[in-house]
Parts: sequence; structure tokens; C-alpha cells
Amino acid sequence: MTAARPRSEERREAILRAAFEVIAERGYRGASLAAVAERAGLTQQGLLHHFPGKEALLVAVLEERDRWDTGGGGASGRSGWRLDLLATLVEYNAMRPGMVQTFSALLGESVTDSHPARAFFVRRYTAVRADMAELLRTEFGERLPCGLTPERAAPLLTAVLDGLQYQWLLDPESVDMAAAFRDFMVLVGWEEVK
Amino acid sequence: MTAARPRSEERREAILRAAFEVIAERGYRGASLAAVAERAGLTQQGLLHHFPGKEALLVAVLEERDRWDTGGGGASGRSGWRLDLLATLVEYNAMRPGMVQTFSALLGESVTDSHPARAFFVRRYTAVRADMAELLRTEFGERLPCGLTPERAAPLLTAVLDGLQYQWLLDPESVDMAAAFRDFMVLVGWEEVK
DNA sequence: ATTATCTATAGATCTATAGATAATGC
DNA sequence: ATTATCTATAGATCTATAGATAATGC
Repeated sequence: MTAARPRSEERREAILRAAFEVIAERGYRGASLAAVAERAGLTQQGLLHHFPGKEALLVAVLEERDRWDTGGGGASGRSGWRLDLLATLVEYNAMRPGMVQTFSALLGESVTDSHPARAFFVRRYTAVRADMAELLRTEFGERLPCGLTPERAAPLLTAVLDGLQYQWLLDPESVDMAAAFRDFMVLVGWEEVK
Repeated sequence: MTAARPRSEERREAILRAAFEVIAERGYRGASLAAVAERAGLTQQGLLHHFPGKEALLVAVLEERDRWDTGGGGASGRSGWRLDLLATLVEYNAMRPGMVQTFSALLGESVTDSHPARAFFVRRYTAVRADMAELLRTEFGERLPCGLTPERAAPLLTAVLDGLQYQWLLDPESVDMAAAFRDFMVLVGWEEVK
């Protein structure tokens, strides 16, 4: 009759969820272990039983993110997204400000010198640009309707996704992230209603 | 014969320069007053004589930035940039990684809750989008060659500028920020060699 | 025996204030 | 008298470690 006592794996997940939230609110540098622990319902020292240090917690958050957006046949899977699914993903993100905020905050911090997430994002963006080029190639072949090659359009596509997220996080009333992204896709050659 | 003793204004400027550097290296939250003061050549308490607190220093940094990129008939001046000058600005930025890094780090942090730079960036992006729309209208009229209105292209243009900066800061060898931006301008309808 | 968690605390920071001291400007 | 700067320090944090205690699993 008593509630099942949380097993270790559940506890870890609760800590990770708390870490996502606190990083969204204060960034990684501003996220104290005590704040994460309190949100997860244990003490800071209890948290350190599950993660040996603050950086290990960040690494776990980043790995979780990778699982999240490659899960279900996602970006790095070679299976790849289709262009229309990318538009759907943007719409989906517009309903998850917390998740977007966590990673926009981490991306922003990661450009500072020797930030612990820097290597992760360097690797990640290399992979994302390659995935985006592959996706565009699958959709359009070697040359997009706009005239660019997939390799030259890929950094632009990636930049639009990130840049719109910042504008939208700062001012969601003024920026329609999904509509703006569809505008961009039309620009590169997508024919809206397939 | 002795070097002129630094006057107050010079000291303030030295502190601001130091603050730019330390924020680029560690972000605002990671930038301690002691680190900024040491770089400027005085003690933390000496610094606090010129700026009453850490947030006042940040405000001064942001105001300096506004002066920097509106100076010389810049964005918010109603005089406005021309589109080709925007391309030139991107090339110029590619030679000033420090400045780009300071503000990319601050933009990233600013999306976290109640960050002291948040209101600044909300205001700033509203103004930037309006300026970009105005610039596009001046160049192309009510409808760009790509079919978008200036108001719908403006958030995309802004997003590309910011998004490319992050990719470039993380991996300058792999991302040619200026070339990618020119690609985007061609996309919206610019005819390259005027 | 192992796992999870806690109390206690060391050792570094951080921001900010108080008040002393020195230099400059009237 | 005002301005610039310093020493000293209060009062909060922060990360991490040490070691005790309780609960679980063989």
C-alpha cells in the first residue's frame, strides 16, 4: 500500500529533470547543485551520490538532449529527417519553451572560453550541418531551387533555427517561430502544400 | 615628463574594456568584479568606486554596445544601413571575435529568467527587426524579389546574423560567416555585384 | 555488503559596505 | 572638499569531501 520507494534510476531521472529546469532558469554557471537537489527533493550531498560532480551532471544533461533529438529516427541517424518533419519539429518546440530555453542558454554559455559544454556543441554543430545538408540533398538533389548547394544552405538553415529561437524566447508574442521558419523553407525552394 | 595620471573617464573606459574581455571569457554570471578589476589594474573595491555594483557595470557595457553599433549612422538612426554595408559589417565582425563573443554570450544568458540583460535584449531585438525591415524596404520596396514582405524577411535576416555567429564562434575554421551571409542575401533577392 | 542519504564542514569564492589614506582641485 | 583608491571584513554562496546512519538485497 505504501508508494514504491524510488529506485536509483528514477532518482537519477528526477535529478536530470530538475537540472534541465534550473539550467533553463539560471544557466549552467548559475545553476547551483543545491538548487537542483532541492528541486529533485534531496540534499546537495545526496545529489552528489548519483553524479560525482557538477560537470558530470552537465554531461548527463547533454547526453539526454542528444537522445531526445536523435530519438525516433532523428537527425544523426543517417535515416534523417524529412524537410516537412523539420517544420513540424519547430512547431513542437514552440510548445516546449523550457527545453528550448535550456539549450539556448547552454549554447550561449558554450561560446565562452573553456566552457565544459563547448566541445559538445562544436561536435554537435558539425554533425547538424552535415545532417541538414543530407536532408536537403535528399529533398532537392545537388542543387536547391534557390541555386545553392546543400552544403552552402545547411549553415543558413541551422542559423535560422537557432536565431529564431533566441528571438522567440525573448519575445514570444512578437515572433512566430514556426511561420518564420516556413518562410525560410519556401525561400530555399520548398513548395509549401505538398 | 611623467605620464599623465589617468583621469576618471579614462579609468572608467579601462574598466569597461576589461569587462568586455572578461564577459567574453566567462559570461556575465561568471565574470567576477575582482577579475574585471584585476584586468583593469585596480582592486575590486576600487572598481566599485566607478560603478556602484555589478549590474551597473553590465548596463554600461550594454550601453557601450549600443553606441558601438549605432555609431556612424548605424542601425537605429532612421538613416539606416544599406544592405551592402550590412555585408561589410559581417566581414568586419569576423575580424573581431572578442566583441562577437561578448554579445553572443550575453544574448545566450539573457534568455534565462530575470537576467539583468533580458529587458535590454527584448527591446533591442524589437528595434533590430524594425530596422532590418526598413532597410529591406529601402532596398526592395514592399515586396522582395523572393516574394516576402520586409516585415516577414526581417526576423529571418536577424536570425541568420545571430545563428551564424554562434556557429562561427564555435568553429571558425568550418564556418565562413561572411560568405554564408552573402548567400542568404542572394536568397532574399540581392544581386551580388552591384 | 551495498546503496542511498544525511549532517558537518573545509576551503574557495563573491558582492558589497565601512572606513582609512592619499592625491587633486578650489 | 572632493575624488580615487586601498585594507579589512561581513555575510552569502558554492563545490566537494568525510564520515555517520538508515534502508535494501543477498
